[in-house]
Amino acid sequence: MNETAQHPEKDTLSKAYEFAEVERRWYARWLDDKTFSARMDKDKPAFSIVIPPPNVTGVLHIGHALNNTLQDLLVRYHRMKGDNTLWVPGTDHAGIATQNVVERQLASENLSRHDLGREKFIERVWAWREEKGGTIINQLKRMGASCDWERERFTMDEGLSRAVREVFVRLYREGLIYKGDYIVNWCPRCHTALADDEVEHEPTDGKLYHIRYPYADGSGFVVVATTRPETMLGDTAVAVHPDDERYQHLKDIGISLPLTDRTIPVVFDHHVQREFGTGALKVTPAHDRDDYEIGLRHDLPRLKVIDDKGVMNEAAGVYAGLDRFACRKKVVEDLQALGMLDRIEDYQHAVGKCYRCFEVIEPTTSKQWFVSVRPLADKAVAAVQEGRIKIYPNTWYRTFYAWMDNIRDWCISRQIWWGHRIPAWTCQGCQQLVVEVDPPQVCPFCGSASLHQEDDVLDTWFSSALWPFSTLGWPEKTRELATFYPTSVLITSFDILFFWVARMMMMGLHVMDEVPFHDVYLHALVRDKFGKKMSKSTGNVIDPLVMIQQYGTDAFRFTLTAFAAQGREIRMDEERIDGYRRFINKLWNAARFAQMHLSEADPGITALAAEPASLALPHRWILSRLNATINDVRAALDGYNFNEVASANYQFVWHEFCDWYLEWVKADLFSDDPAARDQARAVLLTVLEQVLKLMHPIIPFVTEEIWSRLPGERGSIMVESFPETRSAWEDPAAETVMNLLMGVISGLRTIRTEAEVHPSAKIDVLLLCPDADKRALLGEHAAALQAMVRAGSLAIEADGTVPDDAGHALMQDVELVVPLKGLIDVVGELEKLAREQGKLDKDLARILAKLGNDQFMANAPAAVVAKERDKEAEVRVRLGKTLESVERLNKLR
RNA sequence: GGGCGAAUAGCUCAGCUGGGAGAGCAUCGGCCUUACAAGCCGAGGGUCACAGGUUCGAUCCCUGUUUCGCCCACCA
Repeated sequence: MNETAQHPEKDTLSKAYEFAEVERRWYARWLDDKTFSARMDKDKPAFSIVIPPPNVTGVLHIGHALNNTLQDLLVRYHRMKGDNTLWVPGTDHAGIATQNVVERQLASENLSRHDLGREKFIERVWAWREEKGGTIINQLKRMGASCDWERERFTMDEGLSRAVREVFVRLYREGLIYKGDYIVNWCPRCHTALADDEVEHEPTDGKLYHIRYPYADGSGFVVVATTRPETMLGDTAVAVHPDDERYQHLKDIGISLPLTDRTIPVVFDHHVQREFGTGALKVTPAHDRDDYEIGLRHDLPRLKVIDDKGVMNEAAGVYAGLDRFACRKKVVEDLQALGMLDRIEDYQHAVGKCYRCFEVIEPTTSKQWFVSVRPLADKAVAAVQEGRIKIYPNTWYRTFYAWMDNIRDWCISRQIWWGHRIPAWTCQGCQQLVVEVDPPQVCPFCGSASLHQEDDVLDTWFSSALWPFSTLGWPEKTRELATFYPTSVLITSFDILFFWVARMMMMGLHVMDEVPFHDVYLHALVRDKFGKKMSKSTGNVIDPLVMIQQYGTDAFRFTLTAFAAQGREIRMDEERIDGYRRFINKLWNAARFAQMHLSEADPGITALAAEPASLALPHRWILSRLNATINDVRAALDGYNFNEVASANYQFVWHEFCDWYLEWVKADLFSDDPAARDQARAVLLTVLEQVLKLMHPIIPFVTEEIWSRLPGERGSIMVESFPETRSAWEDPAAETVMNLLMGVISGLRTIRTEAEVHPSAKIDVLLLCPDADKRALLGEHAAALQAMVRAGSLAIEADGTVPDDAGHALMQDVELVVPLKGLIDVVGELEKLAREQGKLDKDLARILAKLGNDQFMANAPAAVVAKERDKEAEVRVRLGKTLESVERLNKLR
């Protein structure tokens, strides 16, 4: 019976790694086996991450891909370490974005949300969510994300909605939420306030109108400039800079506002830029954000002259009823008629437009709900200052503090329908405001049953600010909360540090009285290889799903990991993905090679590697290098140096394990000596097992697939323990010896190549070395040396003469001599030697200058001085040998 | 205007507390050597943006300059 029949899964590995089938098969298996499910063992440390919830309308982009790869990397690492590991997935209801999607759908049916009414509309959004909301979740699965999917949450879930209401009511009762007038970005067409990031600023050609504002006493006038003359009807002051000498005389003078019968004051405010225009600024607190601030500082009245539809109201006097742009025209004409229009100039400026309908935004005051963030922000700042929350990379601390210092109250109300409706009711009887977690049946003040709930919903960020504890079941006192809160680390993109991260800190510290996470890792934005932002219009978008299809998920994940260096923007280059695909393939083939030499019969063979002292040199060497790699990888993971995780693995697997170790032990594997064979097989399997585990967090699929095909009874690699360093493996002596041998081999190969010796031709090698110990060592490994350089003969001597027509090189104190009758490129060699000599001369001069410098000798550490002395000796020897070679070659000319 | 970051091989990037710089890709040369041509072996290639300073010693620390990128504010 052949092995294939016995182990149907363990048939010979195909020559190239077929990722598509492997990925599909293993992900399904992981789900079936519930390997992603969190455990809550009492005696284990906890590691938890809550996913930055993507918008439910979202489609996986490369930022998500990076973000989730890094999270999965850490989650898989900690799971293998045996921690109670939880990664909570979920999506965000994304108020405006989602409402938009459904409104567009309605529009195609010639319906508006008003046609449906609030209740029906919301039903429709939920229906949309049921049907289409899972897109991004499925895409995350294709990335290999090992989230605990049974705990998937949605910010509009019943439980999370309750958390939102609880927090709202609590903050309201503490006086930290209030309702007040504020200036907002108002879209007169959509009839809602917009968040700042929902306003698109577009450079627009406009006019700058210079208007004369006469003094009330008739003694003169001041000229102010504006792009929106209609707003002058709502002016309640003129502002100048306090230090502006031109306007000191205006201190006690009133301004007679043209087109109205009002007299307004002049105020002095640092905000005014003296250089702009005339240095005098008209102040319209009800229709301009800055003016609003100035108004607050000087206690100015707010006179609203434009209504919610963009039409002038009765406060605009004779202009009432005019559309704001019609009014602008009329105001300009009237001013002109009065001789008050100084001049008009063309002016390009940024006009804020609604990102949905492109209507020009009208800043206006309206009743909105706010969070008083100062006391909350102070807690967050304190937590960061005290190191209870650490931020990686640390360059963000300054930015964080600066932003928190200047933080303004947070407007949390939105005039849309999709979201958490504000849990506040106005009693139609007594007009009192009732704020409750659950809808009140009657007014607690007057007993009236007629209560009207606020129409506004909460800013989406309000619910996401609660995400770290609302997803764990708060306000219930759950086991999850006790086990996993605070979460371990938050991994997110830096652009939502303030929108989201800071607010989670504030809410977590205030509501839970505990940080929401211990660490914050902020990764960069992924750009194209030229550093440009990826955008559909530029056409430089790299679609993760296409990359997965083309190169495989593992290669893509490895690339993202390799690019994730701290504190730098990421320039994604598709060629790199292809490079890492080759790496995956390399690993695959190394495993194939191993499999050829391993059998089902002896899975316990790896025990040999546990006692490395008795093993031959290459085995001790690779185990020592493995040990160093384990150490490096763990340190890099613990310090969030993801790129180093990737490079340490890459370097070890390809260049040490494959290039040197596998080549070196081929002789042993094919040897007749069973002891040599067993050693090689034991270490080969050991190292392979370790690197698979080491890399599983980055490249879960290929490692799992190879793992399953290795000999012995094997469960999922996901539940194997992550590699740990072992002092028995550490072997600096073996590394030193191997470094010498590898140097000798490389040197001999170079000689071969430069003399254009055909790779299959054998050479004769003479090694000259004065050191008897080294000669012994070289002799010990003569067979390997001969095999690695294809030498027909190998002689090792203490001293000897170098034939004139020999290739020659020096490795430490070993002279490499390869007689090559007539094959030496004399001229080329001489040129090379001349370059070499020049370099050595320079080096020697520099070293001698250093050693001759009293200051250096007095101040430099002894180790550095000793190193320079060693260098001097080495350079002198090499120089001597170089000159000998030149002499030799000159005879051949 | 304020802040942050970057500048290292042709390209994309490492280089973590100062002791004469590395990788991958690309280039050039040679190889189908019993895991892998998606591979192997070798080679070439850098005044570490510029100018000062600190230091025995600077890619690294400090100051300034230039170029590029980002963030915040503002553009009445």
